[in-house]
Amino acid sequence: MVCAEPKPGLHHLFRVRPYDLAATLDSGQAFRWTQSSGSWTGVVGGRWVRLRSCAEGIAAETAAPVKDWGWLGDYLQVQVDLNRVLDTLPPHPQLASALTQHRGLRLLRQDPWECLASFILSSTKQIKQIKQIVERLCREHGDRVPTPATEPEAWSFPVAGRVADLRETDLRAMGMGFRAPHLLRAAQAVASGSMDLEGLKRLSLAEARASLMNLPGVGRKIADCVLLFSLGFDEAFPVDVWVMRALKSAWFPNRSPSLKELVRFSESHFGPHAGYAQQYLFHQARSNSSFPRLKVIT
DNA sequence: GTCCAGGTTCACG
DNA sequence: CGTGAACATGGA
Repeated sequence: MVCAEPKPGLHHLFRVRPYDLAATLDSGQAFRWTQSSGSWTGVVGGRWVRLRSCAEGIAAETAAPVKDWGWLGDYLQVQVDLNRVLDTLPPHPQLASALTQHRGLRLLRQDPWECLASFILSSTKQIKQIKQIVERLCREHGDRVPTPATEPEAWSFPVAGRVADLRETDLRAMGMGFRAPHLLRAAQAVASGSMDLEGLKRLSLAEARASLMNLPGVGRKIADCVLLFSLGFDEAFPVDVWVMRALKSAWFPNRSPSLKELVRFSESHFGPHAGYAQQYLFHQARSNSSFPRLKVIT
């Protein structure tokens, strides 16, 4: 695939491998990427971005000139030596199969507020619905961001202060249901500074997790998503229904451990980059069974 | 119409 | 400490 770079400042090539862009952007960690004719469009750091994977790595395109592409490289985690990270995971047939099948799937480094808000909205919702509700929140309360003339409009994710100024009824009107008060409280906490998301990076995993779990509507699973997908805690290991099934079938085929036991198991079994194992297991579980897009017609 | 979705919380035994 | 139900909404 060719990665031509006609307009200086609007294009950049990240030389990185392996990188499975589709798996990474569509594996349920971020909710704002859409695929169209082989490329992916989204909004990162208030900028419209289009990404395409090519032989050398990832070709990026923006709508406005960019001098320093660090913000995007950081988001995409292109500096991570993925093979070395994956080498630290314990050997196990099912996990090895996931690593082989989807090698190149990476963890992103998202904006903590966007990540927290998105996962507060995620509870007992299908990924498709999460994408819809997040997009609606952006469209109604985010800011327009510049896009190429031929592209559809795009909006930034609304800052916490913007959401904090809304009322619960406004949020419920967007279809958030019982999650509405949770999102509002989180927005107020972040906007007021009583919840310092960036500051959590300086705490231990347990301390940062406990802090997040003080927010209403944020339990262990959502806290771990935020820790793993936005704050750089590679050891965080969110256990949702999919990961629970994967753990049971691969490590406990003859009985049905409780969620608590599985969480305890995950804490001691996968090592310092446990979150990568989690993401591969999650993605494989969804791809193999009922990933709607990939459902095989037999 | 029924079941379930990248959960959390609270009441009850 | 473990289990079960409520919580809103919409896709499959």
